[in-house]
Amino acid sequence: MDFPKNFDFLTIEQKWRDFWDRGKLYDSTPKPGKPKFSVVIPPPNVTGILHTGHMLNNTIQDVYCRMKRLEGYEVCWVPGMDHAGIATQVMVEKDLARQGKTKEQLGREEFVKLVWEWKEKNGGTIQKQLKKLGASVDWSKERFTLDDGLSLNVRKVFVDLYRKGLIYKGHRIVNWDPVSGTAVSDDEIFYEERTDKLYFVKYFVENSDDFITVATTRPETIFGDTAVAVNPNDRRFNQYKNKKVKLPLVNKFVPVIEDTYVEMEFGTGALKITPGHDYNDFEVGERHGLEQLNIFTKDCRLNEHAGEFAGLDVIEARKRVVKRLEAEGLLVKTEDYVHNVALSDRTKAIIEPLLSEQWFVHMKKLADPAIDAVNSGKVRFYPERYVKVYNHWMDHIRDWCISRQLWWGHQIPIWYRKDTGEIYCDVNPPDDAGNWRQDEDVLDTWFSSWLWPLSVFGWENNENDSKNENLNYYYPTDFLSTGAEIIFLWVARMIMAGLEYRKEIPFRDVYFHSIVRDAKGQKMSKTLGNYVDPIELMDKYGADAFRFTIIYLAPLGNDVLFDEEKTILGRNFITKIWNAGRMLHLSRQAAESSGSQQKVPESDDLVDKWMDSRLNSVLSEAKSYLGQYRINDYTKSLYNFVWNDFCDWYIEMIKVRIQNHPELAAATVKRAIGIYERILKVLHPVIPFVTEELWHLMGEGREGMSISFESLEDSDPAKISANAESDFGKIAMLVTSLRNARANNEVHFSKKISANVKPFDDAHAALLTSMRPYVEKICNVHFTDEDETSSGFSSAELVSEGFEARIFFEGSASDEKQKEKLTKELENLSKYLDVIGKKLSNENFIAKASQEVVTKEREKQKEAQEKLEKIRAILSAYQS
RNA sequence: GGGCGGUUAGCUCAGUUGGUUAGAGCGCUACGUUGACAUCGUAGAGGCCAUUGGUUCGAGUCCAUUACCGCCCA
Repeated sequence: MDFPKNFDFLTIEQKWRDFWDRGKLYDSTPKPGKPKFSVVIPPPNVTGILHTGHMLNNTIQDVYCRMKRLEGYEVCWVPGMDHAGIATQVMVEKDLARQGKTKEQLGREEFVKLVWEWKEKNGGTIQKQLKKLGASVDWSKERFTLDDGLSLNVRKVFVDLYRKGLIYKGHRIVNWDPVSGTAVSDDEIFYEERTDKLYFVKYFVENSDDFITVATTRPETIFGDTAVAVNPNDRRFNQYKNKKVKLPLVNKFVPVIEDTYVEMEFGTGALKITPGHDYNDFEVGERHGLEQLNIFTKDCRLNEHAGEFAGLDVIEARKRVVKRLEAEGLLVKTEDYVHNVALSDRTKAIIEPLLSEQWFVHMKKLADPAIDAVNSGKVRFYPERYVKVYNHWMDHIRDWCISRQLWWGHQIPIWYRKDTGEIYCDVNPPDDAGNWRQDEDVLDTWFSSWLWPLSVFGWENNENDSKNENLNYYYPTDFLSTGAEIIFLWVARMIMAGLEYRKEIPFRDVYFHSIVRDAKGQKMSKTLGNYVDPIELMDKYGADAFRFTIIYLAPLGNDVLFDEEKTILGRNFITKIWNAGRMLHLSRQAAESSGSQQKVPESDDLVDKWMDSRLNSVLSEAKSYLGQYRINDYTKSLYNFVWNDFCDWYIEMIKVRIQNHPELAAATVKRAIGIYERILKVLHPVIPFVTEELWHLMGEGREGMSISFESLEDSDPAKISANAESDFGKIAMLVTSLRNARANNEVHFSKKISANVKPFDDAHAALLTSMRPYVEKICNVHFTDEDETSSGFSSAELVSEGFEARIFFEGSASDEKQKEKLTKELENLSKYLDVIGKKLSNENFIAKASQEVVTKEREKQKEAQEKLEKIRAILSAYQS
């Protein structure tokens, strides 16, 4: 088989992408008796394209799915998208606007049809991107939150909760976007720091010339004031408590109330309370039974309550009101005031807290079991600290506003009888539909997303469920990976829905992935221009390189600072693996043609024992990291192992063996390929394409097969040997010291020189004997017992762990350099010995530290002492 | 304002229950094609572990404090 010199990732990745896709390799069916691993994708927004953060999230899921497949699980990863109410609607509205049309001109039905058309045309981007990434999802199970079955579920759940009394219609303050004319959720707004004015306004006390000065940023909402509030502990206002004050510009008296919500330090300590237009004021109003006045129209102009100011927008109204206050001598002063202003994500309009009629889900009852599920450990969060965040929110949970003033989405299954106003709630319209009018609002997109893990498996919330093989086999799912910013919006609610409707958690482990930022730590965004397009990156560096890099950079609980350049790390690593494979392949061809023996015998060679030990350590390490969701450590441990242990040392050493013992070549290469293939398997979850290709190149008869379904043998703890690793470490150190001595004396590697290596003791002598051919070759030295300075060579001396050595070479020795190095080492050692000495002479240490630690210190002392003496001897020889 | 994180080499980060002379990658310096690999190899330089105090035989690691930087909630 031909093994190309370079890894042509564009061609080869596409080859396997097609192979996986056409063969439907990752489609899953229930296999009772076989352990399963199921995952649902956090459905991305249908309008969207996947950015780097999504790619990280999907790679994480893919890593776990592929690993579980290698471990023999029936893996099912369900993809899909959500309809993203406002985002999608806004897209289509913008299209319409370009044609000078509005959705009102089209009418609801036509408009929704248009959105569907738009979805069909543009919704394929996500699929393409996931395929590009190599996501091993089960495409046969792909779902969309507006699919029939899923939509029916949404209505069923609404009806069910309504009948249980958990859904109600109520007045609440919502975030009103005056431009799009809809309420938006908290996650659809952002805050911007602005400098505004704080106005100090006189509120005269009833029947008195006294007044209370109230500080406010919103004088134009005076018309909606229904109280003035002070802190009950604020003695400054004692004489006004239980009195009434007159609203400026309005011929109306409101009570002075006491509420601990008021901060005594803010402004004057007295606040105007506008329950209709401020979230906190609304709550104060509820506590004190205050009237809720709405003083704005839907496009945020003052209404009839504002008298002569009616019809003005917020900005204009504020100007005029302030002017009038001034004119009437009611304005005491103004101050600059820096505060956060809420803006709409979509329209950038200032959000107006507006009293409006909305549908709500009563959350308390649903939340309690969900709190328990997380705190009892049935659902586990990674990183664990999110349990606190979750609890804090759940303990203060607010009712969920589920209605949205949109046309795109699940229309609320409520009908009002036209003549009587009677309310009808069911999954289908009433029989005499003509007499009824359906509620115009649609449900919050999350109201379908929270059913996602149930719905995608065909859950119907009826007797069919017990016969539903998919549901019974795959639910609950095993793993969810998502962004922490939707822990409340989505994760918590899925837990609630799962427990309410299935009496079972929806997933066991929840991983909150890193936020991907740019190299400066800023969030990536198109407007900032620091946005990295993952597709471009994959075209430039390869999907594997991108996947590897982003996982390598994503530590549990921390952000990822990413930029394009970093992808080089992954690309280089893949090149390294490729070349290692190529080396093994070429060596095997050479060995086979020489006809050496094929059997792989047990080996006593330290190189093999060490490699076995390292391989098995790293396999168990890598898996253990995955188990702890330390995904970056999983890749890091493999990166280091492949690069440093396997390539730098192991391959270099087997080259020596092959050269010295051609009769062992085939067996040696075969053993190495065995190790290499295990490496391919353990890396396959993170770099699926190149490992698939290499696996096919390394073995005959694999056409039509996939590494994905191979089995990854567990690490064998019996193969892990601390002795082998420590012995090998000493040899490696000797090698490094010899090379260092060469470098210090400018003896080029190509120049073969002599070295006299003296072990400290018999044990090291035996070690050296067994490893001698390797050391000689990879240091390009030959061992000698002669003192070759007598034949005119220069020499340099060195001490490493367990060995001292002298090299002989032509040219002049850099005595100064060598002395400097040795002196520095001597200093370090004596400092080190000081520390140990102090410890060991400390009675408290001997008495209180564990026996093990003390023994270890003594050993360290002995070794360091020995080394120190050798160095001292060499240095004193220099002096003489 | 409340809560949660973070601060370790020039940069990005590891450092598991306190027992190392504090590690890695990138970057940097010098040398280098030895038949897998210059997308590379070899060797090397580089850190008062943010501050102050405490607990301990022993602190990067535990506790407290201050400073700065993030995030979430209000």
